[in-house]
Amino acid sequence: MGIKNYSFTFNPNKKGLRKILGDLESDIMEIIWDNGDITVRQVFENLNEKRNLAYTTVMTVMSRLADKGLLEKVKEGAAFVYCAQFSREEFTQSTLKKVIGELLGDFAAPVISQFVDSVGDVQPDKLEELARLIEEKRKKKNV
Amino acid sequence: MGIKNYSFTFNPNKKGLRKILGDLESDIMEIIWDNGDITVRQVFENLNEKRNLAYTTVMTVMSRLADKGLLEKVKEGAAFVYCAQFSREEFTQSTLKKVIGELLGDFAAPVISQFVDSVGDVQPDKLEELARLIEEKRKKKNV
DNA sequence: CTTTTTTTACTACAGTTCGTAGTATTGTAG
DNA sequence: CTACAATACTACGAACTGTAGTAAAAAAAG
Repeated sequence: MGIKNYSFTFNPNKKGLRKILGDLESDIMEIIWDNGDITVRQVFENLNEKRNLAYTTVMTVMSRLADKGLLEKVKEGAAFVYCAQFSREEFTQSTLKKVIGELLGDFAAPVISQFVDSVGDVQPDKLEELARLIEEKRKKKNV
Repeated sequence: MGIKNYSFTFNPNKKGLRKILGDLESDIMEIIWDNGDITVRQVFENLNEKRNLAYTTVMTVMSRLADKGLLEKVKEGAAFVYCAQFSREEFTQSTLKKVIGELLGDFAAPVISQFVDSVGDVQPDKLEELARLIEEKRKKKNV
C-alpha cells in the first residue's frame, strides 16, 4: 500500500518536485512538509501571501493529494487536518527508486553508460563517490 | 532543431518506448524503425494485421509524430512518405540523456546512491562494468 | 474528360490529469 | 436559531492521446 501504489508521471522539463507533481500540488506539499499537519485554511492563507486562489481551489487539490495517498485527512473539530503520509525524503527516494529501477529494467546498458557520462559531465566531483559506493555494493553482493 | 527540443513526459508504469510515447505512437514508431520510410497506407496495413483501426486514425497519429519532430513528411507522388528523424538508438539515447541529466541536476546525491543500489539489486552482474566505465571516465576527466 | 478511388486536411470527441472555482449542504459557534 | 466556516459535489478549460468522420483535393481508371 501507500507510496508503492502511487502512480505518477515524470516530467523532465520541470524543476525538482514539479517533475513529479503538478505546480500547485508541489507548492502545497512543500508547505505541508515545511509546516507539518495543517488545515486547508492554513494552506490557503500561506499560499495567498503570494498568489490569489479560491479557498475551494486549495481544498480540491488537497483532496486530490489525499486521493493519491500523499496526504491523509483526519477530522478534527470543524475541519480536516491533512497529514503527509511520507516525508519529502521518503517521497523523493521512493520516486527515484521507481524511476531508476524502471529505467534499468528497460534500458540497462544505455542507462548505465549514459549515467556515467552524465555524472562525469554534470558532477565530475561525484565520480569518486560513485566509485566508492560501487565498491561497497560489490563487497556486499560479492561480485 | 530536432530531438533536443522534443518535450516529453516519462511514464514509469509503461514498458520500454511506451514510457515516452503513447501506445499507438509507439507501435507506429516501431513499425517505421523496422521498415524504414513508409506511407500511412503501409503502416495502416501493418497495424491492421492485429488490430482494427481506421485509416484516418493512423494518419492522425503519424501527423502528430511529424508535428513533434519525430517524423518528417515528404510528398512523393500521391501520398506522403514519412521518414524517422532519429534512429531508435538515437531516440532512446537522447531521451535517457535528458532524463538522467535532469535527475542528476535536481537530485544529485540521492540519485547516485539509488542508482548504485538499483544496479546492484536489479543487475548485479553490471556492477563490474559500471566500475570500469567510471574508471575510464575519471581518467578522461582527471578526477 | 469524367467517374471512382485514394489521400489529405480539418474537425471532433472521449478519457485523463491538473488548475481553477462555483454552489449547495452540512456543521460549528455564538 | 442564525450566521459563518468547512465540506461535498460539480464543472470547465487546457494539454495530450486514441479514435474516427467528413469534406476536399489529387490521382487513377475508363
